[in-house]
Amino acid sequence: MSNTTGGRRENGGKQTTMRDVALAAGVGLGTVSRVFSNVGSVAPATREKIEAAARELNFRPSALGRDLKRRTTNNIGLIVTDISNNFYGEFAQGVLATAKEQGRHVILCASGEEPETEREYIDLLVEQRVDGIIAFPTGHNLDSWRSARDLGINIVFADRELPDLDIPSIVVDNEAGARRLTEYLLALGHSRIGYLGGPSELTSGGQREAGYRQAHLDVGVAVKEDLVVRTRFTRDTAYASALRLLENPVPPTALVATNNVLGEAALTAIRDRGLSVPDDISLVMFDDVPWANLVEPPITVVAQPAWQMGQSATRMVLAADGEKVQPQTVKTEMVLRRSARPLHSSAPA
Amino acid sequence: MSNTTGGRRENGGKQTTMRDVALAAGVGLGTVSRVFSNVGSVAPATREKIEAAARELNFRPSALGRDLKRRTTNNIGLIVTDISNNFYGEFAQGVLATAKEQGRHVILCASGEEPETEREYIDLLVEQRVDGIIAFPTGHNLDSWRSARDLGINIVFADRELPDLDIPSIVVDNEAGARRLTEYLLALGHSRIGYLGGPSELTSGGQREAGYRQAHLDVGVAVKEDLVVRTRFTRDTAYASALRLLENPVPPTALVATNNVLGEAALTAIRDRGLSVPDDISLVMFDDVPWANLVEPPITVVAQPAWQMGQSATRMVLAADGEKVQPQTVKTEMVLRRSARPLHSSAPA
DNA sequence: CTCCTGATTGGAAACGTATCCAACAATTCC
DNA sequence: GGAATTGTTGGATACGTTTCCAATCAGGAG
Repeated sequence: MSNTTGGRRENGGKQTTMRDVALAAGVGLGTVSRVFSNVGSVAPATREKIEAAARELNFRPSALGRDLKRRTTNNIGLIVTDISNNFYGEFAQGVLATAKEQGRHVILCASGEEPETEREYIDLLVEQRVDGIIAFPTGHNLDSWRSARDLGINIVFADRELPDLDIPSIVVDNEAGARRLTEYLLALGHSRIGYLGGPSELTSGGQREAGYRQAHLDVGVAVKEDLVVRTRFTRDTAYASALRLLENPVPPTALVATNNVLGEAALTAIRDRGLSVPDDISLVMFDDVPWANLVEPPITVVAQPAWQMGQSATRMVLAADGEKVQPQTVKTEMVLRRSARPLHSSAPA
Repeated sequence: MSNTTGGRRENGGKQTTMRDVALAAGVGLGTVSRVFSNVGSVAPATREKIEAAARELNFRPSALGRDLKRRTTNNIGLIVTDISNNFYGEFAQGVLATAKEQGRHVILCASGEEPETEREYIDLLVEQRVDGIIAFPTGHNLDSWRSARDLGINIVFADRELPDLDIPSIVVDNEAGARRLTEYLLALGHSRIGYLGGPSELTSGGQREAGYRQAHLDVGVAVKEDLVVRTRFTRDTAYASALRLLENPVPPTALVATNNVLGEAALTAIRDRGLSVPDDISLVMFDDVPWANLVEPPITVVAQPAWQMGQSATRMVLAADGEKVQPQTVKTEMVLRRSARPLHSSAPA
């Protein structure tokens, strides 16, 4: 290939503006604007003249000028933890598709679950005057969120809720999801069920743990507190926590992981300890990521409708001003596969 | 939780501007600007007065006004195929991290490999006056690309090159990667090696196929043309193509898939046909996605350094104006695992 | 013929910022 | 003491657009 010269153009020249087009077409500036903003009325002949001149000059309207004048940007910010995680990827696909329908652009930010990074991103998005922000909040930076909201930016939280902030969120029914997974394991006869969950500051973490506990309560089985482990969502710490869980003097016979990062860590730890699923230990988790159905055995999961959540979040954040936006809770779906089996039985579940 | 009221604020009021701050601090507009753009000199006492006033008024500088005046946006566009695909996710993480270092924002677009969608996104990014665009091009819309480039937008292509466009790209050594995978299978004694690849219009597709063929040539084994299948990167068509390959009258004993979508399709098709890897058929592929190491057996792959490619692409697109940007080719790394075994042998490789 | 209505048009005034220029003050240098 | 330098400041102008207002024009009603 011959593209060795770089493809870079000197950007010194002025860009073509509506004024240039107006001059070339022999009309007034206002008329050109009316053509491109598709508002008001323009005589067909005039419109054609203008469009011809614009084509000739390779004119492209500038969103900068437009947005400055209109005081709205058509951009929304999306703050996820890690876009390489399939759950956030699916969610983002939902956001992108919905935003595109409405001619909106998406500014992507990855917080890495770091409050400081999140704060920087919030500031940047505020400066960019985005119309709205969709975020998986870290749970910190309450002041920044409040300030952004008070500046008139529509905000929607996903997956987690923040107290005292009066910002709507879209979450799944965490309690029910975790409860069903746990009930399922209990029904299979397990009574030492490990719980590998996220930080309890996050409402999703608290709710899932509550579901896990409620399931125990319902059938009168005591939760073994030393089998309840909360950890950050990074691969290394999650793996270490999973190992710790498995190294318990009396190890669990089943394990609930509350998202795909923790599930992957658990599976890896189980294998590294030379154990096998489901013969030595049953494993269930949140998030129906692709690998859940590719590994052997395929993992029983509670699926969150990530794409649809992205779609809903986008609709919420773009709701007409003045419209009340209600927080939303979506249902999870349990997908039974083969990663759990009855305790004290040699036949697979 | 009590956030049932919506968190929406009427946006009717004027926003606070530098003029307001200037008035409140009893200084001139220019001085306020100097404080926030951090250019020129401002007396410490004055600066403090201004910062106090700004804090008091909750002033946030507007990127719109700044960008309009400066004629640059600090935004770059990223056009991928599907952000829920781990390869693009990793790449995007690299882009985000690098962009953030330089205070840049990333506008994310997913083309779905559709030329029409790609064109719309290019237009939108041009209107947004992004400083640069990083794209996995579909191979179409040459005019749009040319036009964007001529408007002064820095463009970098990833994964694929486009002829006659003088736009730099960052690619992996596709030919070598595919050659090594194929050589490996040939060395294990396979001679009927299926090839499941992308459309040949894409240079990456052509180069990988060339590597596959070269490997055969090197050892004097003829390519079985009816085992060479090119397909689009959608799950359904890829799966159908994989099935077709397996249903060959004389089926292949090994398979090369040229990316993770095709690899997943191949693996699923193999299993659905009741075959097992590697006993019935060996499978190797491009892309070291997480599941490649979680399935049984773990898949031998050629890994593309997605994150680093994102980083490099971002550096290229943000290179100082006037600087020549050289196209870049990065090396792949072959990761041997257990998804291939010698033909005519009962011991695993 | 005049008045009125509606469609079409041109141009001025913002939107919020950066930057140039002139003005001024406080030093410093001879 | 005067001139030159340096640091600091205010204000006008421009960036590319939208939008308001007034003006023009064609044509129908009276």
